[in-house]
Amino acid sequence: MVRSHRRVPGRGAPRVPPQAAGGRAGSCDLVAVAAQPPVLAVSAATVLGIDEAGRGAVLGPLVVAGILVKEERLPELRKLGARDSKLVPREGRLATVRAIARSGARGRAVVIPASAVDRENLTSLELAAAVALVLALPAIEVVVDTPVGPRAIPQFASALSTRSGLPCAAISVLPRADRDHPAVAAASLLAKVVRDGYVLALRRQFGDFGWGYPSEPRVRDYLVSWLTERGTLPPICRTRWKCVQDLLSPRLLE
DNA sequence: ATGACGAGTGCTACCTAGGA
DNA sequence: TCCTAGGTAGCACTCGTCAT
Repeated sequence: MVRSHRRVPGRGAPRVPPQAAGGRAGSCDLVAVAAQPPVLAVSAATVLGIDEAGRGAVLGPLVVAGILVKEERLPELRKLGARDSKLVPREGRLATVRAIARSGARGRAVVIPASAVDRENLTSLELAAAVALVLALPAIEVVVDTPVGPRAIPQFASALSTRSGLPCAAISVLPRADRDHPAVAAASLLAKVVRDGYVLALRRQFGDFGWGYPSEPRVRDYLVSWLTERGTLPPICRTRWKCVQDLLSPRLLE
């Protein structure tokens, strides 16, 4: 099967400082992180796995990552530790990602700041990021861990196909793909590692807010403290979210 | 017939506890 | 020590119901 793939000029742009993830006015919505040089041609049966990290977080960026690998090397990915990222301890993820990179896989991540999440819905942002990854890492087959409910999967796949130029038949949007597909599992790990790196950088700038998830007591304490001291929300916060709106209720601050 | 709204469903994440 | 399950948090989408 012969397919044409466009390459996006300017991909591989310099990494934007982490503070951009906070979303100051005028900052770009999608920040491409050049983890690997662009791939110029599809030379073999290749698979691009795509997954995201930070969807449920209230502080910090959403990261969507892609891992491009030759189909024949998928079993090797599994051996290197590409599996359900939730089962990989945080401290072991970086080593696993490095091992995957050494195996010849190529990776790239799109970092979406909190301000963009405030302006647009998560699904449209993830779609845009997936399109960017498909264009940057051309592959014969693309497997995406579904960011939408099962009834919306055909619509998501169709939109990805239309906007990327890749045939629908080459795109699989699958539930639990991060668990079942090695390339998606690797992408999931990369997304988490990149997000962790951004969070650590943001902590140096904005103070220790944990990992940014509402279920963390540290996150709520951080938000209450910031709000009490400054009367505003930190720029790395997704202000639309309910837990944040709840905090803005005067009663809860007493 | 049409539009608004809420419930149900399904996806993500992390943390914690318990068992192998 | 590692893995798994459960709990809690988020959002988006679809569909049924009800009012206009």
